[in-house]
Amino acid sequence: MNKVDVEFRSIKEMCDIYKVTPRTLRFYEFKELLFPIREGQRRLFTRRDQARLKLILQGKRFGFSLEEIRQLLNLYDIGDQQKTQLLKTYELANERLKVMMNQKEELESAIEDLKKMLKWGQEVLVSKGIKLNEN
Amino acid sequence: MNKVDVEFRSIKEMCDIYKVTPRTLRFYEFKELLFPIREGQRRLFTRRDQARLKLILQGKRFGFSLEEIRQLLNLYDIGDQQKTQLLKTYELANERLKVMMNQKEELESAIEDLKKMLKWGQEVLVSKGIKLNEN
DNA sequence: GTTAATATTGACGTTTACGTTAAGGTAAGG
DNA sequence: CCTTACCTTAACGTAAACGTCAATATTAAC
Repeated sequence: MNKVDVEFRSIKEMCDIYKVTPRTLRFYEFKELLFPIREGQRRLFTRRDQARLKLILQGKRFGFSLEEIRQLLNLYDIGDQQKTQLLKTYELANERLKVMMNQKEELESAIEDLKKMLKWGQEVLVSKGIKLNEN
Repeated sequence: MNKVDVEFRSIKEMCDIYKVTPRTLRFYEFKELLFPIREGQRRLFTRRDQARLKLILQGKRFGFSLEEIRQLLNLYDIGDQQKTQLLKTYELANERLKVMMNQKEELESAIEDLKKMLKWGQEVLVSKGIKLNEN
């Protein structure tokens, strides 16, 4: 029972496929990240919207804010953009990478510190005759 | 011109030493993380407060919420606690470690993905005859 | 023809960790 | 006495990314 690859999708289908809530999709539309067309009142999400949504979710993994994502989306959208704009997009992503690598280092050192504390806490607990579960 | 190791510190000294704002210290007091005594109206932060503040800042590095930190602080504070409570503290920290390690993995994979995208974007830019700065 | 499912807009609520005035008290130096 | 520096409480403001109603409409199924 796989979802077929059709031109338009209802909000519900989108939610099922991409594991988001209706509110989220409406919010993204409001924020001009998505541009579903209308069939009467109802929203119909195009393939373009789906591609954009995928990129939005990826962007969130990278820790971009929605506003940053909105800027980045222009990269895939316009295709024939001013060089400056294109370049700025690239640089934005590049800076984000640096931030992420710093975060990674900080996280790693925090992990090490926490491990030490746990080791110490473990000894305290054992010295008090408390048994810990295996993890 | 080093700060000496005295019994009490004013809010300003605390701010200078630990690089926080007065608002932050008052907020922590309000949240019952710190318990400065009073000299008239003014706050005086004890050594105990300073020790606690250090742990708070460490805790933030680990990504604990202030509420979680408040719970953890009891570990160092009471010293002679019920075993269950002590154990729960340990387990809380242990779970946090797991979360952090997951975060690290997710972050690493996100970094790899972003690197790939950048590589691709770089080629696109080069193919359009755009020069990039060295990073 | 009525119920049930799904949709819509609108608008206020949530969370965390403080920031930011406002309005003034207190103490030291000159 | 006056300024300056530092302190206080009180209380509203902020950010992001939605959650959670309410009130209503459309559509499909029975």
